[in-house]
Amino acid sequence: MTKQIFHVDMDAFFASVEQQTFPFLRGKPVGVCGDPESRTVISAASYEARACGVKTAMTLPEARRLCPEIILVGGDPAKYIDTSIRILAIYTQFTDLVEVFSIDEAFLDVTQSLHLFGGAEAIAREIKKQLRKRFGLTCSIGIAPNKLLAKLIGEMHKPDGLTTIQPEEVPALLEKIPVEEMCGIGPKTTAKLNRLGIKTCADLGRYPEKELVRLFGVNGAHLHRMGKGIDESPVMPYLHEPETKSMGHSLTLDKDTRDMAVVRHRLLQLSEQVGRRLRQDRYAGRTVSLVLRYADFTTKVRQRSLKTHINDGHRIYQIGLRLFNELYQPPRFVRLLGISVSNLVRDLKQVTAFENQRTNSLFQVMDDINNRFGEFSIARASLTQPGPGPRAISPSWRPAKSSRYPVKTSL
DNA sequence: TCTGGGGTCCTAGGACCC
DNA sequence: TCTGGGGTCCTAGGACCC
Repeated sequence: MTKQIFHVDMDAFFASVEQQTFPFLRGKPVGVCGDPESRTVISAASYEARACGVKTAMTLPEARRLCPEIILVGGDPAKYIDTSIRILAIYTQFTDLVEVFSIDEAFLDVTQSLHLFGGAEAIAREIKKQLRKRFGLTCSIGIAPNKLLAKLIGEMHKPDGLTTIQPEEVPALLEKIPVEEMCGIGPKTTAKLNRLGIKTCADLGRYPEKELVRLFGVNGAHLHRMGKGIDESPVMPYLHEPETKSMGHSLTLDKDTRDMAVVRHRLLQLSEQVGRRLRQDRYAGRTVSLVLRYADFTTKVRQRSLKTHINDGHRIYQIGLRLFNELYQPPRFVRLLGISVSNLVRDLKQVTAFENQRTNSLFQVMDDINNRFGEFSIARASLTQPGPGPRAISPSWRPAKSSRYPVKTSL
């Protein structure tokens, strides 16, 4: 039996949520970004801003140049997460098979509930109606026999679209669609395919599978199926989310620097944030990775695996700093620093059994305070005292807003 | 003030063990 | 001392997603 899969994509999600929260933003060009005072980019642009050419991932100067009247709003992740969860509750009225693809996208398998609600399009219209009524938000929905095609077709009519494709229409569609429109085919793969004379999805489907495997490895077989519009992957219910594999934070500095005091300070902040998030979700990890991006944008990663699992920000920092020192080539200017922890295990009982009991209860108290009053309300003295860096950390300091929450952010 | 921040998965080569 | 082969773990780098 042919499945009926939805891809639901909220239109300009962050920007639309801000326009609903603050009515004076409605009908105006709005760009949601990180802290507008820092080096950041547009993470969502309202349709009014898009009309001037403003796009996701654009720098603020570029956005201002294209759209001088743009209103820049610092993003509020907690608000988007909250909205996203309430939107999820709407989807689950129609099926249990809801896969959360990102903060503003979901797949729904409605095959088993079609007869209850009068068909796929009736369900789609009802979802749209409820989203508009309860949140003032619009979305674009693609309906197809699988996830790959649902996402592809949903993206063809935006905003506020509703597009269905029947199995018999698929071959004709694939003839028209360039390979880069498929989710999973990025710029590098597109260029490589184009060099082989493969422009459309149908070209890809006709290309010998053996050749694709030779050229692309395991991904070759996957590409071949994509070219034929085949996707057997099931909608994975959100309650069965796979375990987190890594957690990290990174930060582009306000200014490129070679001041080691600034580097250490930022590294300690990032490490403490990572440690706190690990503890919050009861994780600990035994591999620490340091990311170093120089002013010329070359990026290096160095990682080290340990014998034990850790989630103490200061331990993470010590290892991260050692990695930095091994990696850093002194005269160069540093643009970005990142710290992440992987090789995670859940449930700290075993992990912290060897650690000092008092240290653990201290963490508990500090985490509670920070959860209640905001990040870095309480922290190690070296983080709360004004340092030699250009930006002293005060008790009211807030980190880049988008980094406080364990979300796959933005568009 | 050219190029954010959070992730996942894959590949390739080396160390080490049996 | 004519140098096989499998498996695991580790690191570095790259492609892709929102």
